Amino acid sequence: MARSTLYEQLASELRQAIYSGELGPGAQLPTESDLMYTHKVSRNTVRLALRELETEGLVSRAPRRGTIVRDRRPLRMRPQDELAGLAPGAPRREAFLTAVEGEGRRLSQQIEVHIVVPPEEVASRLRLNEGDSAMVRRRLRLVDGQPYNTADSYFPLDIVRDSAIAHPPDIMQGANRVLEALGHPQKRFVDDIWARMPTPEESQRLQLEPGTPVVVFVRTGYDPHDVPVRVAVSVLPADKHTIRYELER
Amino acid sequence: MARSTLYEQLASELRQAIYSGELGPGAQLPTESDLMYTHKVSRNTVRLALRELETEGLVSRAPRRGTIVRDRRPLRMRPQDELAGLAPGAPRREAFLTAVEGEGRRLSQQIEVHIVVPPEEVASRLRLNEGDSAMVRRRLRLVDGQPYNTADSYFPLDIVRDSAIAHPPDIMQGANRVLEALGHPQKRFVDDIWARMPTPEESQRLQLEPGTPVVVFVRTGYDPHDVPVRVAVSVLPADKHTIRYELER
DNA sequence: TCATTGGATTTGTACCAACATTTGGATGAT
DNA sequence: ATCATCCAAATGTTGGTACAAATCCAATGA
Repeated sequence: MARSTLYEQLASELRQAIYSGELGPGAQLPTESDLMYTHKVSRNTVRLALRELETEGLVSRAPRRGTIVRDRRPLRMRPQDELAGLAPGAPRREAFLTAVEGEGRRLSQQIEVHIVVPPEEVASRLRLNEGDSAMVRRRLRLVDGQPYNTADSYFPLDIVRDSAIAHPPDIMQGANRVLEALGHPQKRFVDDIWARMPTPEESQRLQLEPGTPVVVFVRTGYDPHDVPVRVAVSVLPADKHTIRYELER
Repeated sequence: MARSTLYEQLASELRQAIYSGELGPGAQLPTESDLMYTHKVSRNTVRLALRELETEGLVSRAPRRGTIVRDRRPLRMRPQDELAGLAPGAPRREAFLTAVEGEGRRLSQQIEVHIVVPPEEVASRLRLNEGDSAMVRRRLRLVDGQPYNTADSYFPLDIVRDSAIAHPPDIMQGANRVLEALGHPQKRFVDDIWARMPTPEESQRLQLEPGTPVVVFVRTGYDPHDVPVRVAVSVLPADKHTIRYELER
């Protein structure tokens, strides 16, 4: 158990207690003062150890409340469900909605529509030239009033300009339908998935605790002529999401 | 720009310089002493700021070398390629290998085969009872001698016992072929993907820098009777990997 | 020429002290 | 009973000091 430095030893000890289940989700860790006393180290050393656990996402700290073991029950996302939803006449139900409501939790969305110069990541996927604008539908999804994830869909201006701008509500409900009506049904998806630590803006918007990475999910939709017509960028707090794909041969 | 605390202000300022490209990958940040002097703050405050950037994965620190902006060029993983490889007569090339070698990088693997009681996560996917053992093939993959990711495949003992244990080399090369030969070809895959911060063991094994999350990729393979015959758990350092799926309707 | 040594620089660890901020819970008034 | 107020407890921030550890680089010596 003994590691090199004092604070690593202390962190290791506490971590063990958490992984072993001795300290379950929600359990209180000793206060900083207690740990100073019981381990005969300075407060700085205690805080170094606790910070390590915090950045690992194991514990959460707050004044007066103390340090507690974090809990996490992730929600499962099924990116393939959207494909089924594209079939003509399929229910318009969104995958995210059904997944959440099954657990009897209350959900809501905040939607904004803007015209912006998209980040390079998106621009290249939409095959836009440097500096070209696109329409973006920004969504912040909330579960029980708490921010859950974000989903920003970008559309090339020359495709959606006339219709959707004139009728924002159209694009706000069922972007896929609108694309279809415009003669650009999505026939193919390319999904890219990676993870990173959140930017401070994301931390703030999604109310992330320290030590929570985000999974970035980028879906590019192509029409029958293989022209990219939509890029959806979702930022998913890693402690609340898993993604599932099913493959058959 | 001004945020609440001193160290956040400093972190924010440096972060800005990085995101704006003013400090590109590999660029040196000022030393702690310089920052103390130029910003008129204590070393503690400087270190808090730098640590924040480090846990965000933006910079890397080392004695004497100083603090430098990190670079990352992720490799793309294509989980669907394994499906194609399962077709009879398909090339035995592993997706990971082709992806890496295309860039002229040298790669190697370290493989061990053990019989263990798998973690609950794996056990439930293999429908094992509490405490049941399984065979595991542990792989650590290296690129240019540097650890790149891990891939541990678990197999139910009652399926692989007789063959593979007697002939470890079999299972070490082309586990899929062996399963097929045993009458358990994989007909269906279920892939689960999530992310989290690494455990200290993983940090050590994969030589991760602070602020690097890992993506966990779990593939469960089912035979024609829908019996799970293999669970592959990959741990992918997030700064080095992206995952791509392609869907067609 | 080449290996070794040693100093200087830079980050890492550990300690102490003081005050700020947040908030759970008790207390008291309505 | 309910609500507002206040106190105390806990973490958060910032200042300081001292020494350790790593490592680049130049000086030294075989």
